[in-house]
Amino acid sequence: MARNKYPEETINLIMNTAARLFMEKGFDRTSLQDIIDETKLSKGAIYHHFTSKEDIFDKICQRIGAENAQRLAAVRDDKSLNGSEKLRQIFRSSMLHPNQERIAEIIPCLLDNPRLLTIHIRMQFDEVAPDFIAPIIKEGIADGSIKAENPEQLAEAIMILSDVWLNPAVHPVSKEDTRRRCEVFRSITRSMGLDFFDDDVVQAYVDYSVAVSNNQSNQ
Amino acid sequence: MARNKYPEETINLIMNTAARLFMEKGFDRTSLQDIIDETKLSKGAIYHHFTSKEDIFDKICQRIGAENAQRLAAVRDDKSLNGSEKLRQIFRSSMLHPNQERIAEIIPCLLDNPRLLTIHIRMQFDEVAPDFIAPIIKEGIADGSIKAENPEQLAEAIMILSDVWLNPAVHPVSKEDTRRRCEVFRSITRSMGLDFFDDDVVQAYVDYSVAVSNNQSNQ
DNA sequence: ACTATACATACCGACGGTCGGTATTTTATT
DNA sequence: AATAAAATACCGACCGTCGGTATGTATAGT
Repeated sequence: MARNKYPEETINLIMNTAARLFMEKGFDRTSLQDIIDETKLSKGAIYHHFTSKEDIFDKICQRIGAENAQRLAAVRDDKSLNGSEKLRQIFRSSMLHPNQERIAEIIPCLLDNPRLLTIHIRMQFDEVAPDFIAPIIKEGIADGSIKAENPEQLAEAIMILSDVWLNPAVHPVSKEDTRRRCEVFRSITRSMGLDFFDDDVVQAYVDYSVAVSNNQSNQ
Repeated sequence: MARNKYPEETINLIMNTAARLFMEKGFDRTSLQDIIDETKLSKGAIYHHFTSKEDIFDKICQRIGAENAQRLAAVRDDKSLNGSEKLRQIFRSSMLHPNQERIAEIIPCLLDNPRLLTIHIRMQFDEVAPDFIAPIIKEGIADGSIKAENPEQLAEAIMILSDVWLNPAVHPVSKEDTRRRCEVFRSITRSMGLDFFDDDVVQAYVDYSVAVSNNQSNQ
């Protein structure tokens, strides 16, 4: 292959291929040679667009983070919903993607992917909780749909619980235990003045969990 | 040097040195050569006692896990305490070690140590919650000192919150925010029928957090 | 003396990363 | 519009380091 007129295609090819491999095999067990083989590019091409293997990983995470932020911002800035409704919408939309099944197929066990899990957790602390959840909780307090204190810390707690504990990609359990987890999560959030985790969302969580853990046990 | 009369000394030397390096620099950025240089041993010596670099890491984690399990089991099996008192004792003892300051000096930022963080989280799910916290909660329900449902799931939630969210080694924040986190954690646990997180424990947590984050900012 | 153990040393392939070179596109100049 | 110059896209040989192995050697226990 010779020089590409549209280098962004090459960059996307590298990022998409690497993202898939990092998910499938983990960062450490994915070699540059793997990426070279699958993209049919040369080492030089990759190092022309990226400074290191780590750099590829970082840029992939940035892209995912940006997509996520966009989705969350759309809800946060939706003026037709009050605070409580926004929270419900966020939790609903996190599982009711149009391509939910596809995602469930791809997602790896995060406890076997230390780097992915760590980035995921960091994102909750550094972006999701302070930039999206906390402002929404504050808005809910202001508009009367939420009764709570310490919105920043509450936002952190909710995101750690939902995205680490409840997350089926981290530590999947049986359908019944997933239900019990949801029940505990619901009473925690209710007792903190939040009432967004309704039956619909619970059911979506359970279905999603079953899909993910079915798929992971096939791998 | 030739054959050693007491090979366990060599094993301990390797494990202690590697543990320190893994803490300081992380697993990936610690090479076998680093361990060789610091122990003044040869590669053959290390591979005589361990099958791989990963094996060294695993055995270190096993050792830490065993120490932890021993500490937790001592409280769990203490017949002079009821369930609620046992929980309080566990949270108290996790910070009031005799060598608390030393530990605070050594502990790395776990978000920069993906492997350590992941092992840590896995341990909560696979051992701490089911083998220690859940049984204690059940005992507390039986002896009337705790009013709660779904003890297994509640145990998981508490450990994820305390050992990931509240853990200053994961994502340290200011003293005031640490207090607010503790306040939220306290109201969560209280609302779930648990009343172990008292002023003493909060103060210990705050002091511990300050010690850890002071030290991490010096690194 | 013999054997099993505790190391040391030499070596291997794979890895991430660098570098000089080449082909192609874009830009500046006329 | 033609062309020269510069910037970009990509190639592949090469390097040092890595984790891991095979083999050699000295000593402690029998």
